[in-house]
Amino acid sequence: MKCSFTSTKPRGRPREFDPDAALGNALKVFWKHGYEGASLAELTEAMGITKPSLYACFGNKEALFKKALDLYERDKLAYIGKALEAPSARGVAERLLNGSLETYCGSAGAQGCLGVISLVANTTEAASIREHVIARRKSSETALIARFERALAEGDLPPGSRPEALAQCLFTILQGLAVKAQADTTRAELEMVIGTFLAMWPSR
Amino acid sequence: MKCSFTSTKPRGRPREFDPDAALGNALKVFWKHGYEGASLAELTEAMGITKPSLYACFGNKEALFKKALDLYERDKLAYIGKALEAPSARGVAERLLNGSLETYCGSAGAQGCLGVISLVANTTEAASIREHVIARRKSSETALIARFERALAEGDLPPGSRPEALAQCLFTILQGLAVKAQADTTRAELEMVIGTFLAMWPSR
DNA sequence: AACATTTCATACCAGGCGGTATATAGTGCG
DNA sequence: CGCACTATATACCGCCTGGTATGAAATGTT
Repeated sequence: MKCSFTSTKPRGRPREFDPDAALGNALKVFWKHGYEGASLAELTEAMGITKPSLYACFGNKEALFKKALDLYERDKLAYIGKALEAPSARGVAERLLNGSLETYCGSAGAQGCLGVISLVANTTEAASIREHVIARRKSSETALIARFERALAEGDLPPGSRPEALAQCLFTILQGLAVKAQADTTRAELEMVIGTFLAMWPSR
Repeated sequence: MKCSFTSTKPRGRPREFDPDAALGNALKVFWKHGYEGASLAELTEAMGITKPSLYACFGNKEALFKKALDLYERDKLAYIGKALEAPSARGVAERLLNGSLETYCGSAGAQGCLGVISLVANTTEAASIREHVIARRKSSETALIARFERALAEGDLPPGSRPEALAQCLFTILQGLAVKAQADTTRAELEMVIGTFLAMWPSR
């Protein structure tokens, strides 16, 4: 995050591309192919820059991926934060499920969840990326657990409910939806799963 | 499938390894790293043979993978067929969930579901493998739907239940469990998810 | 023993990978 | 202008990938 008021004018040749736009295009490629599946050749082509420009601006492939992951979570996963603000536990679940549907079935050809893709695909190397993704997801889980604990305290969930169990179960469905979105599944089928799950969801 | 009674004695030098055992070891590697993530070097080392032996016996990497996938489904996914024989719809769900737990948390370090790994990881190439995996999964889904349709007709599910919706929802949880098993999740956490989901499951 | 046949082990191949050296072109400053 | 500085484009690097050519070793047949 550049502090614009401290940065003086650059002295050298100005770069000819927009790093934010380039990062957005890199995100699309990672989203489609995963970390290891995305080659430098495809990345640079999609970003419209050459390899030296990429390395000068973003460091290396791993650093680029982490920045793309940050962008992904800031833009595409914003619905998670919004969902937690729903007034009821059921509303949280609804927003979470429907929000994931929008994200996983993006208008672009890209489908599925970048986090899941990166988690499952990168068994070989890039342990640091695995840990990165796992840590991010874990923080979301704890936030959801806390939200459900509040709901239980407020009488918004049936007495005796286990917030942790409900949160984990909900996240499991979300991850399953991500896998299904990656396969041939249609949006209508995902909506059916969401509806079925919400019908099972405990009501106050 | 060799027809032993038509095969005469081999004329050349006998092979020094057991193809079945080698295939089993190849399966472990694919299970850990996915199709693209498993390199010939690691495969041959685990199988205890050299590359020319691998190609002479199994064809190429893709053919080897498909044979490993067959073995996987025959051995590791046998619980799916068994689950469908359960007397009640709830029993089917229980066996399916607990069976997946056993498979995904195998005693060996390998975890997760080979199908899910191959489906999610292979976005780049190997479209034929994607289709292979998707087709296999689809056949399991239709079998489960049929089983739940029978359950509905037998009054084993609440009237008005939608067999297809229940089956899809159950499979979504199964796939979510596979993802969770791939991450850092402990077996106890997976058991908690299963218990929570079964508590939500419609009872007659 | 000589042969045909099959497997084995070593070395090798072209191609793609992530990453970089180098030289040129474009900018603000003095 | 010349200078310091940074981005650009091209070409290149070592390494690993999936896949193979080749010759030796081990069998059954004649």
